[in-house]
Amino acid sequence: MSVAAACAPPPRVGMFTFGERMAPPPPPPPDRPEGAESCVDPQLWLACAGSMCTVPPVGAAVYYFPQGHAEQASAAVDLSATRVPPLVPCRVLAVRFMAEPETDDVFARIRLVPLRPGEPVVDVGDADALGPGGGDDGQPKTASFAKTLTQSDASNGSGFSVPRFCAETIFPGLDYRLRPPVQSVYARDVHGVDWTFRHIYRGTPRRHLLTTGWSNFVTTKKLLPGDNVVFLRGEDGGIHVGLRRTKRGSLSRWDAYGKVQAADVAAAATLAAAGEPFEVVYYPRASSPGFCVRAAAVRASMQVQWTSGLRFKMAFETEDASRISWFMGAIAGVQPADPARWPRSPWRLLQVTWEEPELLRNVHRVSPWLVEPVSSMPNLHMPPPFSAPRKKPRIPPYNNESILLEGQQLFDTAFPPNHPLPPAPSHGHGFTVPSFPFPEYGSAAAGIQGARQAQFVQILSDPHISNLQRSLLFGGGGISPAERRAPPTPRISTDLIIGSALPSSPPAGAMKGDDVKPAGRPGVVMLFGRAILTEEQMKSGSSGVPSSPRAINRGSFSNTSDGSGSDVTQVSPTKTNLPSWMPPWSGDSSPSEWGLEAGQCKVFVESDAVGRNLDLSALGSFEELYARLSAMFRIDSAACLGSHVVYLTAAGEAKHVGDEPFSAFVKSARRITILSDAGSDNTGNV
Amino acid sequence: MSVAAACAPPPRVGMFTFGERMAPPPPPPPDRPEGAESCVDPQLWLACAGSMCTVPPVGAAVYYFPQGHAEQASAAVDLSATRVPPLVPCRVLAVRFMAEPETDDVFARIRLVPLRPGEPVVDVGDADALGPGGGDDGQPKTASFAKTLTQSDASNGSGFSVPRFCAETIFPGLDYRLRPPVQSVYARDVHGVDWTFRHIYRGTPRRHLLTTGWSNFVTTKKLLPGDNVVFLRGEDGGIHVGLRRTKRGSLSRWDAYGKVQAADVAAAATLAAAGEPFEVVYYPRASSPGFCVRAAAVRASMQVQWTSGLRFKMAFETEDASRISWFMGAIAGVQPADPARWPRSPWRLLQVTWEEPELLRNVHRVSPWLVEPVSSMPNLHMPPPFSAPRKKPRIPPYNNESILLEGQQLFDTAFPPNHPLPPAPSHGHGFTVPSFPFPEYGSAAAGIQGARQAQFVQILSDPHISNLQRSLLFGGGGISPAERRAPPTPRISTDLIIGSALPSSPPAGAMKGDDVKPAGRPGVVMLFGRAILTEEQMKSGSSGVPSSPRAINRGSFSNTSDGSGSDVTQVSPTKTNLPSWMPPWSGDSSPSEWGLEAGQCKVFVESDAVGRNLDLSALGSFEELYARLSAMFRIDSAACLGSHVVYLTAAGEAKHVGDEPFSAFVKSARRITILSDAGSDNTGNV
DNA sequence: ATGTTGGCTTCAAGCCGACAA
DNA sequence: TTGTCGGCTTGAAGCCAACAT
Repeated sequence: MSVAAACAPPPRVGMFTFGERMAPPPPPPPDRPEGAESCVDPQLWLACAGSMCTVPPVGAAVYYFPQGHAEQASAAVDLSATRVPPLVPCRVLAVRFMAEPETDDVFARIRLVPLRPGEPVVDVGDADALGPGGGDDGQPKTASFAKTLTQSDASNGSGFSVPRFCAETIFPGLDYRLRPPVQSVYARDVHGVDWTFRHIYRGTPRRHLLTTGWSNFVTTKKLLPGDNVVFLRGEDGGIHVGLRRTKRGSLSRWDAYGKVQAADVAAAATLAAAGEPFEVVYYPRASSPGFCVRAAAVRASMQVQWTSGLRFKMAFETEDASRISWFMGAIAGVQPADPARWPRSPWRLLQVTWEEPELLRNVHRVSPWLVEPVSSMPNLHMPPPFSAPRKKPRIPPYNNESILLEGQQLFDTAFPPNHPLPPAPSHGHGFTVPSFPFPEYGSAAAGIQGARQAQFVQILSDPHISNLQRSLLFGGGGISPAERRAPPTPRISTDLIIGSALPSSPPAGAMKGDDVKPAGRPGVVMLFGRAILTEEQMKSGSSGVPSSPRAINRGSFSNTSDGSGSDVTQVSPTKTNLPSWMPPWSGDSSPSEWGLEAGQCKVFVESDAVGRNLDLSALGSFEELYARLSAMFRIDSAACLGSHVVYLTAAGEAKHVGDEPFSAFVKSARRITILSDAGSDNTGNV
Repeated sequence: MSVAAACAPPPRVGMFTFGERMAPPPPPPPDRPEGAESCVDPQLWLACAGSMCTVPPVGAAVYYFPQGHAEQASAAVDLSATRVPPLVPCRVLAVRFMAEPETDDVFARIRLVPLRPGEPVVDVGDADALGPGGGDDGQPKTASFAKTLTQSDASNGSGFSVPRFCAETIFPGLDYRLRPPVQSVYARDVHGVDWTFRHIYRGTPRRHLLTTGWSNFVTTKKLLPGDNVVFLRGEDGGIHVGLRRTKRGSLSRWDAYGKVQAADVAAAATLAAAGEPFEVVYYPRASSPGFCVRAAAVRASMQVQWTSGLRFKMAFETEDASRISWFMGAIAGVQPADPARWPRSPWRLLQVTWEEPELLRNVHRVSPWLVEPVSSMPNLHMPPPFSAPRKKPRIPPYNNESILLEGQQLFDTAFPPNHPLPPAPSHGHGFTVPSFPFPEYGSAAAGIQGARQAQFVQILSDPHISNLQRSLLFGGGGISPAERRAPPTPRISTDLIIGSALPSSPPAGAMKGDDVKPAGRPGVVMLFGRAILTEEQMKSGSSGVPSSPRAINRGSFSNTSDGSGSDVTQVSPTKTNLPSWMPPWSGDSSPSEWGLEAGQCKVFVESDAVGRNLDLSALGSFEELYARLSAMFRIDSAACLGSHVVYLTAAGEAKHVGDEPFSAFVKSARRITILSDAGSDNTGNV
């Protein structure tokens, strides 16, 4: 974590709190009144499925793609006998969240019924509540944290090094008056089995550790370095623990276990073709994208005039499955993937070339709803030098977003009924988009909106990003336009939902930057920089997209976070929120209690525990502030500093420099934190 | 093990050798050229199945009893729809010896084809070679030993106390010159997995132990006290290890795992009725008798005029499955077990009452081929006092045996063809034997011979003998008459076969008395006392059946061995044999190398490592010898000594005192060993 | 002859601060 | 802040002779 990275796009932090801080030691069995039958806690399931995964909710209208279903099967599937169309409009009847008994791998059983001819392909019921957890109140009091196990974590006889953020936001509050501070943490796995860990805060410097009980967990779950462990605080305050294993190279036993069988695919396709209800098993972490795609997303994506040469971006999961990388590419052709069998299928319709072909060597064809057209824009500056293979993306222009809003309106309110299944008359196909049986609604950009139906993909490509996960975010971009339209209430606009299937729930996750800080490795970028913009901040014109030109990324366009711990949280904003980079005890004391008066301010560098005092009243402008800070901490690029400075006001509000005039800033600022890393979007706690 | 037991029936020892004494440390994978496809080593399979189990060989004619098959199913089976006859004559097409992966429980897959109407129900091919191991030469070079695990054996952190006999006859020869004597023993389980044990000879008094590796074996196999471990020396000299678990009271998971399903029974019965080939799974240790019974046995047993009041005996397995108990009973009725469904089925045709009803409370009906009529005879004397609930049986009169011989001839050579399947016309049933579709060949006693088709049964009855195994021995008695007819070659007549399905193989096993000695608990009885009689000895008139009247058994009629270790071996005699009680290195040096001349002799007491010299030429008779030895070693019961003195001649032969005249004895004897324990027949290593 | 006990040895699991990145 | 290392503690596994049966 070089300080040179300080010029990364300055992520801004919203406010939020967590549920009850103290959970009862042995969490009661969670009985959720969810509509969907669920064997695994839905929140935990989602956390394990990965940051991008969503599952269509009950009542949703989706298109079922037998082609995609077949891709999940272990063996080749011949569906020619089923006479199933390339896509079947269906209604989601039920979703069950399951987990493999042996590996804890999550999967879903999705029960579908083909829509009758003439039946409108639109969602019914509370389809916005994306399956699990997304309550009506949009206040899922859950927060989760994923960590990739280090060698130390996974080695025998050792403990688990708990990232501070995880300890402070996920685990029950620890009584630091104890010497040493220690408690038992009870975590329930996907099978409902409770595990007990000794959580202790010790060492020099102090750190959180899981000791007793951890080794047993590691051996029982057969965890290896590189596997991910997900800790989640449920709505009830109970701790849940899930796993995301890395692909075992040769251990086919793990891969093949319980996987989808070719016969299952054929049976599903046959039933689908016959209009009968059927059930599919969906492994969200398989190396193929989802094959039950929300109808709106598909339809919208097909409105785009996909043409050769069109540039686009596509979201992928980072190696630890908790963040997102955007990769840029261009359409190389528009041609059905299997012209002989399904000449009119949109599945993997697009042939693509990547700007980073080496990392996506195996990805030649993608489905339209997974990508988002972009217009060429000047690259955004990514101040920190990225370590070797890490790249960062271009960002779509803002005007795209307004288009998205339109699309949203179109689909949400004005989408007209239906279109029967039977495909349109055959026609030639080539680099022009075949006329699929979708009405011509919405604009081209509507495809992006439609892509809110996140579909998750995993790719094995370059070993450097061997476990890169690709998937699609809600709005197709880091910021959901729909969310941006959120009512202008005091509620902080938390536009981005990462790892949540709950569009109505204002997430935070990535922006809880406290934990997202890059520990040594550079990484987090635009996505997060933009994610933490508040409406207020946007209105104030403060540069959510920093313009300081630097580090053009050597022509690369993807970004990935560092592989270390990261949070994937959903936290409901409230008026009393504190940013995550506040010290843990700050929730109990207001900035005024720090004993600092107006004009007096304490300055911290994110990576340093020691603060220094600064008299703001001696300064006359933000430029002077930057110069002063630059001198205080020997930061050479003062120009980049602005976007890295966040502060707490006396009222407890978290703000970015530039959110208010300098005069107001001087009066209100009590605590300044200089974010030390570019990838880091927020961080800056003591 | 009181010395008082020293007057137990003095078993005499024949000569025999073992295969190679030293097996190559890592035994090569045993590839047997057996006819039957076998997944588990057939010898090991039989050893695990229990001392009484046999499986019909390929080519054998058997009767398949759907009723009995249904008894093996976990759930009730309704076969009324199959219209299968009560018994179906079949030919054995194939036998596969299998083992449950999880529990090592053995079972067999027996493939059968119903005989065509008119086809003679007789064995074809080498049906005498009872399935596995029984080679044409009748020389299975295998020996096995079963031990019931003690608490110490099964407790964690402890080792396995190896009975001396097992160590000396099964395990590779141990070099006692090492200090301490120690070696690695490699044993292959039913799945072909090799296990390594440290075999050490230490402690005071010295004893054989398995230490390192044993604990791992116990935990991996989930062994509990009471379970049986079977060690077997294969023909190739490799050591094999198998398990016989005791019934787990409530652990249904073990019982139900992989058991026969009702549907399987129905399917088999349907195919059988249709005359199609079918396969059955047979669990030899299930609580029901075999349902594929050799045709000759069934036919013969039906020649008996079963009438109410007829007294009979029936063989059961002892608790450790290695020995046999005979229980006496009387026919209470002759009536089909299920008159409604199978009015003419001989399955469990006999209603019986037992002379020890408390021990066989659950056994009310038996099939005719499992029992053997007896006439009342005076009890034979069982010298050692039996511990509380143990009983001993009456022994059938000898004249029975000659009858058996006749039966043997009848069935082996003169049995005429066939009788079609369709049952005879219906008729009343009651206490008279229904006329089953069997020709009237052979005498009444032929039923006993037919019972050479051992069928194994396990009964849960009184907790005191909760795991009592019932089954039937070859000749229906402790001594197989067929064996007694063995050619009067130098080959020692080893009449009894225990735990062997190989009638043509000259066994030894039980008579290796070395191990069979009652360790603290009294036990070994007539069965063994008689078993070790050689033809020669019988002719010489030495008391194979001791007549000292003692302990009349309190009016009971069953005998059981003590529950401790026991052997179930088959050892091929050769002219160069050494008795098992020879010191392990004695095979490498001839008695002449001991440097002793005629008349000079070294005397050992079995339990003592130090020998003393004795000048035999100073003695004039065996009586004097006994007196002298009695004085030398302070043995008070000189009268009993004779049967405890064995010796090695200068030619390397092992003999019992009395085998040759005293004058010859004086000249040839070079090394005398006094067996120190009553039950102990040989032993006497340094 | 061998089952059982308790002592002792040995070894690894696992807890810890130090240190470094 | 947290990954890794080596030292130390602790407890269990397991080896053993003594003793009992």
